[in-house]
Amino acid sequence: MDEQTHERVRDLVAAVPPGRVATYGDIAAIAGLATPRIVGRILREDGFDLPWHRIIRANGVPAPHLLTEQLERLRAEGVLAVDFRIDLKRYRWDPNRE
DNA sequence: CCCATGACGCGTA
DNA sequence: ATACGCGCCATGG
Repeated sequence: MDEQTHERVRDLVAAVPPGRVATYGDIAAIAGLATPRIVGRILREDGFDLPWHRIIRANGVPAPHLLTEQLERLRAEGVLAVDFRIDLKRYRWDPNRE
């Protein structure tokens, strides 16, 4: 991976404020990546010190293996899940609105 | 070089 | 809502 984009993604993830969420696609789009897969990959290998729990799938559901942990962390900061699903309409982070 | 494997996403059925 | 298929692309074998 390009060290540039790697940092870029890290910064973007870190920029998502508490109580808000973003999708892998959102981050990828802003970072100018061709595919959201890269975002997941970066978080996997280097996302332990980031608010990774604020990154979810486009359908509002967290990655399967993190489901419990992630929803718990989100709940702790006010993001509530209904039937394991986050309401993107309400919690999605809008960079231009904060 | 070819192939499989993902913290993904979208269109179809 | 569920299930596939396909595109995407970095990595590792």
